[in-house]
Amino acid sequence: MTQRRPRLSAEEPAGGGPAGDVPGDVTTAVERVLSTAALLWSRADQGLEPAVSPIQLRAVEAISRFGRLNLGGLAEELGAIPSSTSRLCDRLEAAGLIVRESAQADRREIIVRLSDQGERLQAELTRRRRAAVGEVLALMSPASRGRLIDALTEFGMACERRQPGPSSAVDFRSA
Amino acid sequence: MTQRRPRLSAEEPAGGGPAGDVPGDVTTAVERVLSTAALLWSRADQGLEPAVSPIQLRAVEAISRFGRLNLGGLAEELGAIPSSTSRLCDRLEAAGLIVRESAQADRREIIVRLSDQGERLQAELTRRRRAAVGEVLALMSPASRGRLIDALTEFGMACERRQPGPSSAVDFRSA
DNA sequence: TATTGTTATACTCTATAACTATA
DNA sequence: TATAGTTATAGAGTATAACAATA
Repeated sequence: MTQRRPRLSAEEPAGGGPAGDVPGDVTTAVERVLSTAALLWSRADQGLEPAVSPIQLRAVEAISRFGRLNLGGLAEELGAIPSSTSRLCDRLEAAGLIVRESAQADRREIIVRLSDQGERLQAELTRRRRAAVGEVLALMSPASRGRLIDALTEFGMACERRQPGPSSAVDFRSA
Repeated sequence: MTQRRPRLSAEEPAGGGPAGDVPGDVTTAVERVLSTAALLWSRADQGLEPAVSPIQLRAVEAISRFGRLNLGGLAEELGAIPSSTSRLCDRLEAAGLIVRESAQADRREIIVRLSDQGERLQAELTRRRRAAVGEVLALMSPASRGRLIDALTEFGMACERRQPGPSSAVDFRSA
């Protein structure tokens, strides 16, 4: 029922112990900010032209990160299986967002890349997200921004120390 | 094609101007941390028992936030229309996660609430998310945590100053 | 008549299984 | 035989439109 997702480690640590000696207030505050930030991030695709479903947008972003990749690679990146991905590519191709071409080296492989229209869509999405984040940052004083960047850097390093992600470029899917 | 979502303001500001005078590095760094944090958050539903699709999980969370609400309210909360939500509730009810009962005050309304099993699922999800955030925080020194909490509080306030969300309890949908 | 929710229909998205083409 | 991708089929999730029940 649930969608497949890339496994990182052999066993899930999620069911593990409590938060150790970290005060609950801190955890709650971090959770709240994560939610707010996700809201901010996810709304950047509102009103994109042409309107693209969240799933298709995710595929466009994945392809954009790699430039060119084969269908199996895209499937893995999306946490889906090849057959689903093939169908998704059917729709993306019909929408004019991607191009499929067979590889010269191994003619079994299908190389997927963004069309010009796909590139424009991706650029616009990136632009909007940066603008949204920038708007919030602009409301903070330079000193606050400095503290934020330091704190977030530490937090990010701790995240990656705990769990080195496959491709960290996750998109906050739409709320 | 895209899913409907609650509109916050009459006009989208996303297409607006650049990030003002905020250095691009800061914006990029914030983006990167947001992505990492989203990954962390979204993986908390891995291996939940029973396995529930991201969509259904989102509905469970929404219902949990309100305790009881009518179908239209749930639809609005999910950014969907009543007909889709009605179908979703069919599946949630079949899965034993929710209960539908007609309201006494107005017999047109259908009140939706979590079943005991739904409550347990929601509690487990919350527990896992807190554990995941807590694990990362535990890797930071108390001083770092203090700086983080201050910085995130400022950032969160700036977010809400820019755009007061409807229900800020957004879930980072699965990566 | 207006509101609340459901049903009918059609499309996207996904998975499992069977298939084709290439290596 | 093994690998890369597609097609067949089925179910979840969604929207538009038509409908029933209640106010």
